[in-house]
Amino acid sequence: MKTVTEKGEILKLSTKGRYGLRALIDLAQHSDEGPVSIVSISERQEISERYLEQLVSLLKKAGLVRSVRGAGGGYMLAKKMEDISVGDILRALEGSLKPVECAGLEPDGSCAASESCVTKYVWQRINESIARTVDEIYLDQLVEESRKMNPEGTNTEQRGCRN
Amino acid sequence: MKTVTEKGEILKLSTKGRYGLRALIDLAQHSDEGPVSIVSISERQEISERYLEQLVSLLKKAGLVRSVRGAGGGYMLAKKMEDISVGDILRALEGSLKPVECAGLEPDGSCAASESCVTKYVWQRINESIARTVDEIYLDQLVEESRKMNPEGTNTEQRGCRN
DNA sequence: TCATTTCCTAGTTATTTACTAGGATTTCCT
DNA sequence: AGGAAATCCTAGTAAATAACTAGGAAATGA
Repeated sequence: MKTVTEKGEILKLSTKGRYGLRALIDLAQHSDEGPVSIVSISERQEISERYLEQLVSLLKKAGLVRSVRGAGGGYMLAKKMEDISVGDILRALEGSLKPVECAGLEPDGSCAASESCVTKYVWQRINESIARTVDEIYLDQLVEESRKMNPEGTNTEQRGCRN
Repeated sequence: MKTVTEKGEILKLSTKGRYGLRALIDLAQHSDEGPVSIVSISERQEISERYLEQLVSLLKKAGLVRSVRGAGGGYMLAKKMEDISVGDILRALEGSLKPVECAGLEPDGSCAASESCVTKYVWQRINESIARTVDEIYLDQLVEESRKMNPEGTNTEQRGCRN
């Protein structure tokens, strides 16, 4: 299942962020039925098992999910849905969300010209604006939204969606 | 002059956007002395001549600068500084600024699941927030800002800054 | 005519992305 | 005990992309 990443698009989220968010929403939606396995998410979302494994492991490392090993095991949310923001999720998956690093950090001597750096001003504002946006969307809102769109049973899910 | 792109940073602007914006600010600052040549920008900003050429050509294609060929030639702004937004500049250099494409477009049949696509909601909001931010910063503000920081003659410029 | 500039296209190298692969470990179930 | 079903962990790899480099044509002023 090779990904077709749109051409000419920069500043784009990688499949990690895109698949990972979808996976976590899926997990959240099925979290009342006990631990959710990679295989089941993989089937519903049509994302490679092995790759999903890695993404979920990032979410775990970030403390967003916890796992139960062994047969019948799987993953479950480590916090309440209303306490997990899209920012938490994307940062766990993508690293930082800053299009340009530097913007503020000098202690390590990263940018000597930082004093006279005009563009810094721009990168800072972009960073802040993205942060503000993703930090005010929470998982419970997305699950809610999703329930409204695909009311129980009408389970088309996001099959094959690359985003 | 190989670029050291910070690790672990995703959603990042490419050197096109970063160098290109710096170049255009430089150009704007020297635009009262007639056409500004690639060589001169290249020297001041320490960006490869050949590479800069390509970046500036993108800015030209987008109608932000115009050129004078031949000896003594160079580039000059095609519009007033207050009519060129950072959004115009970055879009000219980077293509679109949407971290995730799809978010809204179906006519061409891009995303079949779009109806039931929850994450679309997220990508849309991120896209909008970036757009709003970059479209409200204008070139004249940056030039002004830069004048304040590096008052005439104190020309440290952004030498060697990778952003 | 010659130096200086933009213009245009193609080639190249290094990095990064998006996976795939293999196998160890844990746990439940019979 | 033993096997199936899971997570866990590390490494490898092919394709795509980014970041340049290279070569030369065309225009223009001195």
